[in-house]
Order: sequence, then C-alpha cells, then structure tokens
Amino acid sequence: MNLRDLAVELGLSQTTVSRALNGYPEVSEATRQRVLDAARQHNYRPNTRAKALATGRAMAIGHVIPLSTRTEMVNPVFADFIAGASETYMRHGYDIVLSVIGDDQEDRVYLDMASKRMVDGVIVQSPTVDDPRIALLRKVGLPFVVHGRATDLPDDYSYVDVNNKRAFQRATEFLVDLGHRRIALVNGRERLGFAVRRRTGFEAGLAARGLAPDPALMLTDEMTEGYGYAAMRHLLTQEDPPTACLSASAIIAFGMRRAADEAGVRLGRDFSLITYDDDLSFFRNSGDEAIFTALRSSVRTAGRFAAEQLIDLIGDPGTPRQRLMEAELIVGRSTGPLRHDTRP
Amino acid sequence: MNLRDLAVELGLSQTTVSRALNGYPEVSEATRQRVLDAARQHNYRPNTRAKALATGRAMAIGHVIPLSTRTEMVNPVFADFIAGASETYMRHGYDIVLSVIGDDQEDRVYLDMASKRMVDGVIVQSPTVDDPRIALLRKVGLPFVVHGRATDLPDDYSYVDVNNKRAFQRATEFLVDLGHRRIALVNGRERLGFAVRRRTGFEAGLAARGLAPDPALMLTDEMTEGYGYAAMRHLLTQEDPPTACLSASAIIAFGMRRAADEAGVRLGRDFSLITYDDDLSFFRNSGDEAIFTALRSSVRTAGRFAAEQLIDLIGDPGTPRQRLMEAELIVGRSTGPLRHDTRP
DNA sequence: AGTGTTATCCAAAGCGCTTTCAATTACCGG
DNA sequence: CCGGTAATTGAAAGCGCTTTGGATAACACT
Repeated sequence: MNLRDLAVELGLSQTTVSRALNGYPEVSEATRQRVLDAARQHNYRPNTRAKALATGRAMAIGHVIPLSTRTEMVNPVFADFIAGASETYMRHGYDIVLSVIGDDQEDRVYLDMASKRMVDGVIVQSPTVDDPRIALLRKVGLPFVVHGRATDLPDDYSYVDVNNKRAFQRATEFLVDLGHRRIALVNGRERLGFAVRRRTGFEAGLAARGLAPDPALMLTDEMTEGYGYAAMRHLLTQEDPPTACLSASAIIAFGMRRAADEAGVRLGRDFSLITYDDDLSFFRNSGDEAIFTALRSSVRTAGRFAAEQLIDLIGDPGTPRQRLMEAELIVGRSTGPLRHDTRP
Repeated sequence: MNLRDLAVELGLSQTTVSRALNGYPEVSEATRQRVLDAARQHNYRPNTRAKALATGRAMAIGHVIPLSTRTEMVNPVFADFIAGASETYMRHGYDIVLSVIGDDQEDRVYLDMASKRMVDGVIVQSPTVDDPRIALLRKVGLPFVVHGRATDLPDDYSYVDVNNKRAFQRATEFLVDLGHRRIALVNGRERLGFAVRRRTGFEAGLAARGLAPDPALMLTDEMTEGYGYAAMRHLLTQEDPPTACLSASAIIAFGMRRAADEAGVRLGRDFSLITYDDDLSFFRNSGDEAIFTALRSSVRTAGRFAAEQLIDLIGDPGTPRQRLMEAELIVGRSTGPLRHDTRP
C-alpha cells in the first residue's frame, strides 16, 4: 500500500492525502479524518526512502561505534549511550544508522555517511586528543555532536561531556584527605580525550595537596576486566605499593577487586578504590551501600542530551551546543582511612 | 556532487555513468576508467536513498534491541553480536538500522520497518517461548533470522542458536560427577526461549544421574551483576545450601563471586560454579587458567553467522537457514570436587 | 552495396513521496 | 447578483538514481 493506492482508494489526489497525513492546514477536517482512518485501516506508512528523497531529510542519525583494532573490543558504554539517545530520536521520528568499524577507519565511514546522504547528523564517540573527525565533519558540513571532547583542539564544536578533570581531582583530594599518599591511577588509553582529562584531574588533585605524581603508579590501557586484574596485581607487588587507587571504569574496578580478593586485600580497609562509574544498567554499583566509592555519571543521560542537542543543531545549525555534566562522588564501601598498622 | 553533475562533467549520459559505476558490461573499458577516475576524484558516492528507491532494495538490515521494561536494562551481548554481524554487513555493503525499544513494543517496530520499507531484512533478538514476532514477520513477508529460538513454536524459521540444552546438561553432569548433589540454577528470565532450554538441560542432566531438581534451588531473573549477588546470598543462607551452581551469564557469575567473597566462600573449593559465557570482549573469562569453569560460545560469532544467513536469505528466500552452535565446556578455577569436611 | 551483428551510448520512464502553482468552489459584503 | 477573498483540492514537476527500449556507429559477411 503506497500513497497512490491510498489516494485512488479514497478518490482523492496524492497531494491531498499527503497533506492530510502530514498535518498541513489546507485540507478540511472531514477529509483529513477520512484519510487518517483509511491510512490506519490499511496500516499505511510512507516509504522512508521516498520521503527522504523528496524532502531532502533522511530522518536518521548516524552512530559510529569504534572497535578497538588491538583488542577487538567494543566498549559496553555504547549500548547504554545509544539506549539513552534512542528515546529522544524516537520521539522526534529519527532512526539510527549504526556502523561498527575499526577505530582506524572511522574517518572513512563519516565521509561515506556524508556523501551518501543517508543521515542528517552524526554522533562522534570517544574522541582522541586531536581527533581529525572534527575538522573533517565540519568540512563536509554534516552536523555532529561529540560525546566527550578532544584536548588539543579549540572547543568550538558541539559536545556532551562529563567534567572529568574536576571529578578526578575531587576524588584524588578525597583520598588524600583520608590519609593516603601513594595513590595510583588505572586509566583508559591516553590517546582518548577523556583519559587525558582524568589524568590531568588526578595530577591536579595531588598538586592541590602538595603531592607529586609517581609515574610508576599511573597505568593506562583498554578498559577491560582483565586489565583491571592485571593492573591491581602489578600495583600490589611493587616494593612500595600504593594504598589507594582511582580506576577509570567499573569494569576495571571489578578486575581490581578480583585481584584484591585473591591477594587477601580487602577493599575499603586495606586498600581504597574509587572508580569512575558510567552507571551501566547491567552493572549497577548500588544496593544499600554502593559497592564502590565512585564518580557516577549516567552515560545513558549523556546519550539523551547528545541526541537532543544534535536534533536541535540539525534544525538550526548556528552556534555549537555544549553541555558539561558533573559527576557525583558517591561514597561506598571501597574506601576508608589509611591504616598505619600492617596488613593482616 | 550527484550523478547528473558527474555525467555533465564527463560529457556522458547518466545511464552510461551509472552503468560504468555499477560494473555493467555494455560500456567500454576506456569510458569506465574515465568515469571511475572522475568519481574518485570528486569523492562521488551514490545517494543511498535515491538508489534504494530506484532499485527497491534498501541495502540495510534492521536490528531491534529490546530494553527491559522492568529494569531499563540493555543486555550487553547485543553490542558484541552487532559487532560480529557488522563485519559481514560491511563486506556486502549493508548498513544497520537500529531501534532500541521497550520489550513490550517490539512488534510495532517490526511492523514499522516492514511498511516503511527501510530495511531488507531483520534480526530478531531474545525470542520468548512463543514469540509473536515470528508469525508477524512471516505475515508481512520481511526476511528475518532469529538469534535464539522460541520453544513452543515449530522450528521452521531461520535461526542461529546455541545448543543450550545440551550445554547445560553436560555442565550439570560434570558437577554431579564431581560429587555434587545439591546444585542450583541461577537462570535468566524464563519467558525467554534460551532460559527455558537451559533449565530443561539442567533438569535432564540431573535426571541422567538419577537426581531430582529442587525448585528452591532454581532462580530466575534479569541477568545483572546485582541479581547474581543477591542470588548467591540467598543460596548460601538456605538451611541446606547447594554446593554447586550453574549461572546463565558471566555477569551473573561476577555478582555471585562477589557474594561468595564476602561470605568467605572460595569458588572452586567451597563452592563450584559453572557459568555460561558469551565471550564478551570487555569481560574475557580467560588468562592462564579461566577464572570460571564455563560453557563458552562466542556471541560475536553468532552475530556473524546470523548476518550471513540473513543476507543469504534475502538473496534467495527459500528454505529457512538454521544453525546450531555447540558451547565448549572450559574447565577453569571455579569448580572442584565436593568436599565433605566442614567449611573453613 | 546491402544486411546482420555487435559494441557503445542515450532519452525517458519510473521508484514513492513532497511541494509549487493553479484551479475550483464556497462565502461575504456591497 | 457580482467581484473579491478564503477554503479546498489537484496536476505536475522534481528529489537522484536505475533500467527499458531504442538509436547510432562500426564492422563483418554475403
């Protein structure tokens, strides 16, 4: 059933039917009702492709989710981020076009999306410190919102980000105030903007309390459970091991906890751990008391904001839309004051 | 830059340019080269929408990822599944259209996709025991491949599934053979096909060894870390607690391990745990020796198979394509023989 | 020279929709 | 009862591509 069939069936022109369906004013209420009823009855939906071609708007947003070329891993935050964005898209009638692509070929995908005219805008995930996609997208004139920020580029594009620097600075100061002096950072890969900002915040927090960072306590890698495990083992076996640590994701923290358990180190008593927590749905850090003391910021909410900003931007591509979210510091069971007695 | 511009620039007709680009034979090699060069030089890509409209093929596959209405959770396996499928799509020039939708409205989305003609086929995720989508999709004539299977419907549709029954039966027998008699099952929600099959396998395993299932040891809920934790606590505090358990996902198993650690119960010694393991990239159950004894089957591979079958099916919608994968039983550190002495 | 054949190219229709421009009808005040 | 305005509807062009059904030129063969 297409528009013409429907028009014939109703004894009307395609023009009128189209107008009735799209809520244009120049059609009488009586006919509109008639059209609407017939459309519902026949379960008619306009052909997306034809509509897109005629209007010049694809009513679709592109999401590119990068696949780590090294570890073949897809970061689970994307699922929650898209779930958040999706609510907004749905309300506005947008679809999502997804590409999963090695993180070394993303540029190509964005160029493709732009020249194939298949989306009205895109979300850029996990920007690197000097992400080339930003300049690229601007050049081809495709509206975009970045989830996160680059660090070495001027902030004159649209983004949704968490104030990572502030969050990690606060958490670091919190640990120092508990008496800890040797504090480690188990970070994500530092070619990514957010990881750099977290390290900067960490260092700023130490500096604010008159401490200097120890490079031996600053680790960086892909954020997997296995990495957390390895990192914790590595930290615990140093000659002068840290007594506290900041982790860049709950998944890392879980790995660290596993290593701690194995070593007989109890979190919150023998070792303090604060983790960044994206509030992933299948991995809630909550309960009567949070498992981990954490910097929490919902990646799902970020998805919603990004989607809203992008749709806004598509409607009026003027000034960039920017939003910085603050992470909450949730005190849970994985932190405590420095103990001066020996380990059990 | 569109086809006409390109044609004008080359002094050729759109027809010829189109043919040259699409590899039709009735164009001379000389002109084809000329066209190809010009296209590359201008970074020309055919407009997807126009092409889709003209050919009647959208060159896109629909994936619907269900959002649990109860817990607002999106199962992280979807990310890996899509990553797997994506490789295949990419090779064949297909895009992915994604919908994230409450699991009570999925029917509507599929109907929409069908009538809006925006995809050439769809993947059906997480089928319930008598999933209505199967009949629906067949009715509207949209090619589909199911990831998993229903249980109460005839198996006459295309699917990719793991032999869940066999896997859980084997694992159960493995535990019994280690001496365990009271074995628990921490399952997913049993309105889902795979969960029912897993329970069936579990019961079959017990029966094969002359044991009867104890309903008090069979739990079912959404597969989150928190559920695993709660389930383990619940099991350990029973008057006659189980000595072993089967878990339906690695994420559940992690929650169970947390509860075990807290209770001073050591996995592999005091309590044996076998988990189903989707081999998620950010959560590898491996290392020198796997953390968990596990039934492993890569969800990513399943994604690849499903994509291949769907593309095949679109090309020739004849007999259903079906594929049953076997899960490996990997012996790791979370299982051991029943100990008859008291707990430490 | 006339007739097929083959290789190469093109004009135009059509995919299903929106939208411009024009036509028709109804209505109103003078 | 008429000119003018508003309300309602339609015909047709166009979005960017594919594809059908020729057209033209080149060539070989009788």
